[in-house]
Amino acid sequence: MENNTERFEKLLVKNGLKRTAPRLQVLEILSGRDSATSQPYLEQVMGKDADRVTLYRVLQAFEEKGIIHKVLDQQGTANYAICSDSCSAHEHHDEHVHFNCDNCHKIYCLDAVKIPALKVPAGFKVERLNLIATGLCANCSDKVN
Amino acid sequence: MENNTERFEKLLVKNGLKRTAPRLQVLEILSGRDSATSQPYLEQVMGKDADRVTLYRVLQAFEEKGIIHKVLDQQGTANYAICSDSCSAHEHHDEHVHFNCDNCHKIYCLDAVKIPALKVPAGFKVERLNLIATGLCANCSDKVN
DNA sequence: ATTTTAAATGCAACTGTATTGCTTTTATAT
DNA sequence: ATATAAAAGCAATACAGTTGCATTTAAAAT
Repeated sequence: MENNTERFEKLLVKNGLKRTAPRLQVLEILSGRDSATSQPYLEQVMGKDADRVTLYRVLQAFEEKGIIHKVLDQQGTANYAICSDSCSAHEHHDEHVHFNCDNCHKIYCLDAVKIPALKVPAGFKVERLNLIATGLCANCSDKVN
Repeated sequence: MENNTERFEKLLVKNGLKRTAPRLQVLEILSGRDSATSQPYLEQVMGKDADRVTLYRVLQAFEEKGIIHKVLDQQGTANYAICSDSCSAHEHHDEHVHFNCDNCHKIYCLDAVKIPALKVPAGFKVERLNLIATGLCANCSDKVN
């Protein structure tokens, strides 16, 4: 059984990215969370370990390689989550649903839920679907009641 | 048959909003378009007829009253469209699909398309659904082929 | 018609997100 | 150990959006 760091190093190499501290750190943070992570939160956690610009570039590189994917929440804030194995560079298996909790504001990737086919008006060609459900997550609906 | 301006004045009064130049202008612009309109575009068209801040406040007031609704496009940019009659203050009939064209970047409200019910994991309580499809709109898929 | 006033606008300043150009550092290949 | 391409760091800038406050104005009250 290999540890996280080893796994992440392999992941970077596989994607032709150098093994650097900021990149490993971002992967550590994202993998330790059960929901998508907002850019502001990442920035805060990284603190002065990495420059803001570096963080942006790390996230951008990861997104291009299909290591993570970006989800915009209801306010337009960028959130990032590690892609499941079915994701690959430029070929995101993007059709999964995201759930944005009104209470804790977490964004969950509901990989299991698939978006039903859609009937669109004649002429429209659908390439990708992006479905965000808002409401209360399992955790918060427990607490509230 | 009444003209636009009369209609818009009634709409404002009905919602307890004063009949002001910036508000009428925003309604004119939005009603003359077949797709949602981005904040930057609105700002540009309004030019110095109204302050940036005023535009933001007009849009916010309209949204609260259910006169318009906001859609974020793939980049997180705010776009606004006049609500159909089924919308009302704080009770948006939001379940309709938006279509974001990759080519012309227009956002169409597909009022006719309804979002199919969704099976989510136990505990999650879905309040609202927000589905954005991206691809080519009828216009652009014509031109491309 | 005038006055009143609550609402809306305009202006200035500011916050936060994101980007670009350029220099320095560093991971990796030689 | 060295070379080099990639990445990080830094400074400056662009842009979206917000807040506080003074001024103006639409509409109600007189």
